[in-house]
Amino acid sequence: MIVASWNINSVRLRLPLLLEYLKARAPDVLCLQELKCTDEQFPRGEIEDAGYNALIHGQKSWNGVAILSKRPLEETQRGLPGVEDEQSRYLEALTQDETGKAMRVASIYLPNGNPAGTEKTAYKYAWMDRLCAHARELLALEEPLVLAGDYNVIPAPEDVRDPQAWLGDALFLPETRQRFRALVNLGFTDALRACTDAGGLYTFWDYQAGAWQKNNGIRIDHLLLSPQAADRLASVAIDKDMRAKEKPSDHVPIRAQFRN
DNA sequence: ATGTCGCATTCCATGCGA
Repeated sequence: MIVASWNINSVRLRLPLLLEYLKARAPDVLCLQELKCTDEQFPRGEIEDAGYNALIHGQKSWNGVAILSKRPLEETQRGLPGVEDEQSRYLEALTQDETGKAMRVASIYLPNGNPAGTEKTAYKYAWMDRLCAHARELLALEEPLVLAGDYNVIPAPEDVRDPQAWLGDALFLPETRQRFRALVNLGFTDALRACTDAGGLYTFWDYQAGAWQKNNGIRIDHLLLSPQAADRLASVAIDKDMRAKEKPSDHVPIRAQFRN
């Protein structure tokens, strides 16, 4: 079974690329972030014609997350539990692998938090704390689970081409990284790091300043696995080729393969 | 080198968020 995650930066603008990706990689599940559209504006028909069910938590203009699956989706959570969040950043569902075994997936668009030291940073930290609390509950279920998404967190210096340049950024601040570690330390496995220690593996390159041409990237899109999912992990890939396409997203998909 | 996008609107120019 393949579970992938992609911050698509406008699903309407990126629809041709999305359909190309679904055909090329045929993920069983694809978690999307930054839809930048409402549920009504989501191109559901085209996605269904491509062979996918779609669960959508949209929002006008900004944010928005979705889960696509080849098999039925049963929504288990829309928005993190607790405080009502006007920003659409969390969606969770139960689906199945090709043999019918249950797999729980969440599509996460964690707040950016910049500029550092503002109320946006405070919102990011509070959101991470809420995610951590919910993730703890999910782990207690002891089932295969993938928390997939754009975490807006650079976990370590080897995950950024130029660490010095990001020292004061909300994606790389010690408080941000500490919270990410706290989440992982509940018992999750960072899927990519289970497969390699190599640095220079990035999922985002800014549109500005020729970042892609200079490979000035960061690793901020992550697949966190429960023990029951980690035990089945076979491989992880970053679909870097998607950044070289016409009209690319600034993020590329990350994709994990699981054994049955 | 803050050098780009995508969205929205008091709408074809500008502000916001990333």
